[in-house]
Amino acid sequence: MPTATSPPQSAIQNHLLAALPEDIFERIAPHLELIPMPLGEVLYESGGQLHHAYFPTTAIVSLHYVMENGASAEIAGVGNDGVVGISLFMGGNTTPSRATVCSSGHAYRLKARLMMEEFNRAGPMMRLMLRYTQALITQMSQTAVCNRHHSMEQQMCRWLLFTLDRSPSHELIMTQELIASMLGVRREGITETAGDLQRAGLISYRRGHITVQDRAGLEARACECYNVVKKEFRRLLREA
Amino acid sequence: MPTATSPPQSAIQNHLLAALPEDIFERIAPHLELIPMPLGEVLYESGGQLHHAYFPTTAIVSLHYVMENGASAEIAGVGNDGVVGISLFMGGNTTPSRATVCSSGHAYRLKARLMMEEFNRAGPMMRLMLRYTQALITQMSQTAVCNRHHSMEQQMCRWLLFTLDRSPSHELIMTQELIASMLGVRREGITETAGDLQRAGLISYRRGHITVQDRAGLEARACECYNVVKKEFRRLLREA
DNA sequence: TCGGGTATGTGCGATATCGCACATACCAGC
DNA sequence: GCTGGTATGTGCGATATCGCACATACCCGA
Repeated sequence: MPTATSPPQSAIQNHLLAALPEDIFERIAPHLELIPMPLGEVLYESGGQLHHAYFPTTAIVSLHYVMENGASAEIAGVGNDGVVGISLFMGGNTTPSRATVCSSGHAYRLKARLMMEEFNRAGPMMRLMLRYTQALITQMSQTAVCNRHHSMEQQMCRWLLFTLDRSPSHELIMTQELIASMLGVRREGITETAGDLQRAGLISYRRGHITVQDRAGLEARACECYNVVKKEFRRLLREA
Repeated sequence: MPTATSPPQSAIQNHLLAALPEDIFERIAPHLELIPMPLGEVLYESGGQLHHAYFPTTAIVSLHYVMENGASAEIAGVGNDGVVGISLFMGGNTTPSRATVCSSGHAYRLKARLMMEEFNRAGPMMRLMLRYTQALITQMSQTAVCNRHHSMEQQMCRWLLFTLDRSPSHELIMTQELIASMLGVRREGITETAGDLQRAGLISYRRGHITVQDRAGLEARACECYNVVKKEFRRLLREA
């Protein structure tokens, strides 16, 4: 732990850090910095240099692509089940996507050099990061398929469920505008869909807050993508 | 080279094999089998075991996902610039997607065990495979964004260009039905779009054959996704 | 408590794609 | 040269989402 005063999160709250063998965790622990991740912060820009790897505890980060005309779409989300900055060890050092904080919270960060050093030992850290990358690939693939074939309501339910899984509470702090930009759809469409879900008793919301009332109901309205990705994460990372 | 009689392709036709340092290439070369890849062959099924890694020379392989209701969509394509079977070394051994041959030709294949052995040396083969995986991730991400925001015509042009880049000639052997299933759209939509492109003089076609007449014209009608992915492949794999 | 900025609600025509039905045309193989 | 199976062409109503315009309502902070 980097600080003497106990932080509001422990590194164990990030599943990847928790899954590391003790000796490796103790080697990197002194270098883990717990930092606040305010809503909207840009962790890296398309093509930009990465200086740290981020292991979210309570924050949620969105990897998305912004097109020439300004429209954008989320490619994948990263919460306490993952790490931001895989291109550090995959070799390219940058990616054409952007990473921003879409739900504020905290994360542990690790300097790029240290991350790469540990990865290059070609031991458990490397194997864990590669398995996680494989899970992330599944998430991205499923996003592609989902964007092609599933309705806005299905996609919104899927997105809420993923976000819920990575959140400490049942209340999500986010505007409909934010959700729309994540899914790459119109804000008005989200307003309508959210209204439907609220009338059905699945969620309730007020200005910038969404509370999930009926998780099973959301799962029933979500597309298969939610479960495919969730199962694959469990399969690949159950080593923990 | 595995055979004494010179095969129609040389391993050098696969860019990844060509990019390997000589000593490593010579170590695996005796184990590379040149095999024919007939149209429609399934290299692996969702969740199925992988017995080989495939390095296409003239064949093109499509990674796609088939949904519960039977609809499907391509996630990424692999040609002589890549390898099929990254989950072998990423750790999961399987993926929820399917790989099928969408343009017949040949590929070199390498037994899973040998692939993993070489990867686990944590040397140039590992670094090359990881860089390729990073490029593949870009392709998948861009597919997700493209599915969300770009028109069928833009997507068809993008797809034709990628296929052309991986083909030995300007004539592609494929039906409109096939293209439709790759893009996850209706066959009739492809018929209409193909008609437009032919009237514009960009392509010409007949029953199962498409010939590209004006590559620059296709590029002009394709979305930015084509160039983003192409540049990223070049950046990551220019080491060759 | 009161305002102002922002989040949400609603309506409506435009558009792209879908789903289905069926017509036509090609060409491989007899 | 036929012919059957398959690939391609075409039409049309249904649907989902978009793009825009504007109304309303919330809640934060002065």
